[in-house]
Amino acid sequence: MSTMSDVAERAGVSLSTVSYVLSGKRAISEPTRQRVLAAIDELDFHPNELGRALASQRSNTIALLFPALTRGIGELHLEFVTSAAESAAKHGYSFLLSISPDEDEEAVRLARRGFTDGLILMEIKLQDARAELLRHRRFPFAMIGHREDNDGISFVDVDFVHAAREALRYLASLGHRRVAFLGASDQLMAVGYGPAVRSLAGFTQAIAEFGVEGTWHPCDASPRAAYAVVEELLRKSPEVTALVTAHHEASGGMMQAARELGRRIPADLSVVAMTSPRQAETFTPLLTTMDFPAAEMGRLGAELVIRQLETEGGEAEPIHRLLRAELTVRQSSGPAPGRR
Amino acid sequence: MSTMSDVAERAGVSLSTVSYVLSGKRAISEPTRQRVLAAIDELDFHPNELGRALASQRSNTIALLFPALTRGIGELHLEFVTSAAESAAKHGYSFLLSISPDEDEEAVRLARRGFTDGLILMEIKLQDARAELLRHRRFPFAMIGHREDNDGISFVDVDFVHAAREALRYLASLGHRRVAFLGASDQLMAVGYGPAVRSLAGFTQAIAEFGVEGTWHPCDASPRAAYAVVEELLRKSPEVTALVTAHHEASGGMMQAARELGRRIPADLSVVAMTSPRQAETFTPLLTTMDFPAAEMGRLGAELVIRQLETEGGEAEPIHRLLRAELTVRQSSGPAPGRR
DNA sequence: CTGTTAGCGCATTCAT
DNA sequence: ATGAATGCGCTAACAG
Repeated sequence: MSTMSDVAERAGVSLSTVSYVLSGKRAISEPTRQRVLAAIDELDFHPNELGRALASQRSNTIALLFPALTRGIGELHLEFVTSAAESAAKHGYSFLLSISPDEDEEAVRLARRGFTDGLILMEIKLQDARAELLRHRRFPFAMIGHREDNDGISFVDVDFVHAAREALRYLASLGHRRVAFLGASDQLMAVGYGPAVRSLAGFTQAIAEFGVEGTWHPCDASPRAAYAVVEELLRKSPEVTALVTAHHEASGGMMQAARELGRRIPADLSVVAMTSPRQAETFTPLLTTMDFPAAEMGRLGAELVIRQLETEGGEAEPIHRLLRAELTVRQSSGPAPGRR
Repeated sequence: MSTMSDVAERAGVSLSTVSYVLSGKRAISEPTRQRVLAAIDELDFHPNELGRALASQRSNTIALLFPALTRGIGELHLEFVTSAAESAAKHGYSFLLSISPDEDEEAVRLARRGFTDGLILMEIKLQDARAELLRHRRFPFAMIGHREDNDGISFVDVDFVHAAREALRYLASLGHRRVAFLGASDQLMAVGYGPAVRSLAGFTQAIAEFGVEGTWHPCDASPRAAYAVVEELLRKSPEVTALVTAHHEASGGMMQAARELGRRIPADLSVVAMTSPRQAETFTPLLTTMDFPAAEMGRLGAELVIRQLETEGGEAEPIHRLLRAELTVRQSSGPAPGRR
């Protein structure tokens, strides 16, 4: 591995000249430039980024704190991660994926390590502690999700209140009067996980607004859990004609239960799932979904941090982006059974 | 951010003493030790890892080159990535996820950047060029997957020849005489993607060995593609009673096609999917699967690199691990329809 | 336009 | 058992 001194020596110039040729931060005469470039080429020199990072106090790396809360739960996570990583790469940043049981501590650790310029947080709670810690240290970060108080913080999120309402509006318009919602587990609700709390809020608003009778069913994001919940709810309340689920990962178990109870989808039971477009296509039967722009969220998450890093003074004004999930009818549910 | 000099000054010792207290690489008298530790505590000092990395020539970071070949295709990737990252963290390493359209170049770039101590490669081709490049530079790496020539390289992989054979053996034992295999796309086959080539080999061996008639159907790993392939194949060859698919991501489209042609699973059509246990549970109906130990592969991938990094001399003898996928019958397929 | 020099934060060798 | 000094590879201020 050759270093800048090697190049300097070979080109017969000083170390700093080589550095400036590389960075372009000061004018270099064309002949010198060429000699330096030739030397770089001959030695197959590539700058050591550790040295650069230490000297410039910038690592050109951003990190994503991967969720412990709902970890590994589904393909949505993959979409966030890869699109954030891709976006980072596109902007010339390396992408660190950080996994730790204790997220609060890990956030702080990353912030002071020196290896990371900025952070992306996901699985945000209403009173997320990590955000406080980082803000206090004035460490650049952005959130995929949002808190109750987002002063001075950039974020991108899906509007869950809206998504839940639109799902209910759609079902109400088909004539359904009795709807069940497979929502977040009690545990997620208890820690104030944003999507959990907000979809419940949207659901509550919606049943009043659209005059349907709706029940909320906490449920883990697993096929087994969904199977159990749906099985019990259809047995106890056979008058339910429509299901909304926040757990796309659970749709398998859901449909299994419905079928075993003799309900056909969509003939006897309408289902709306909240998920990403990619994931939606893998279901059988094709479901009506509220599609999350997962890839865009990952991309924006990265861009929001990078934007701060590249704003002089480090005080870019925060951007709040609340995206809307789009209702996609893949296979017509037809009117509610009771209305046929 | 306080530095080691700050600590040294505060404790009234030299810089190197602080360093040695931290590393434990030479004996320190208890009183001095305590003074240093106190100073560290009072200043809330945490070593800057960039400085450490530059001085010690070790970044304590490993990177995973995320596949461009079959990118983002499914949950299997998420399992590899998260379990590798988790394993890295457990061993005290940071985890860099690298995404680049040109993987060969990216591998080399990572190798010389100085930011990364070792690399995990996945989506390995029979003649994978990245492996050659890295081996040539004597840069530590391990593979999830394996090449034709694996001299001196550590890897973990699933035995795809075996998996394909076991799937066929199972179906043959149920009495199926006419089996179709949804295999890798022609493109993957053409580039010599390991799992593609090897599952075809296993399939070919198996039809001879078990005396069944089998047809191979190249197919993209998407629900749409699978739908089209299955639709055509069941139409043209209605005598097919069993399907094996290498594309768990495609099962939705597959089943949709089967149902539209009036085939019920498993009554009229047996299906065996090659996938991870986690993913297997999300299917409806529950399928018989060849389960990949996805999490273990990710974990081992990380451990194999780390093992090399932590072997003195850097020349750990290579480890080759060929894991077996396990047949899991989740819902009995019953005998072949023709035999009922 | 170019060279010299002083760090960045830490590890480590050489002294004592 | 401890301190002083050097260097990892590079950036950037300072000096001409």
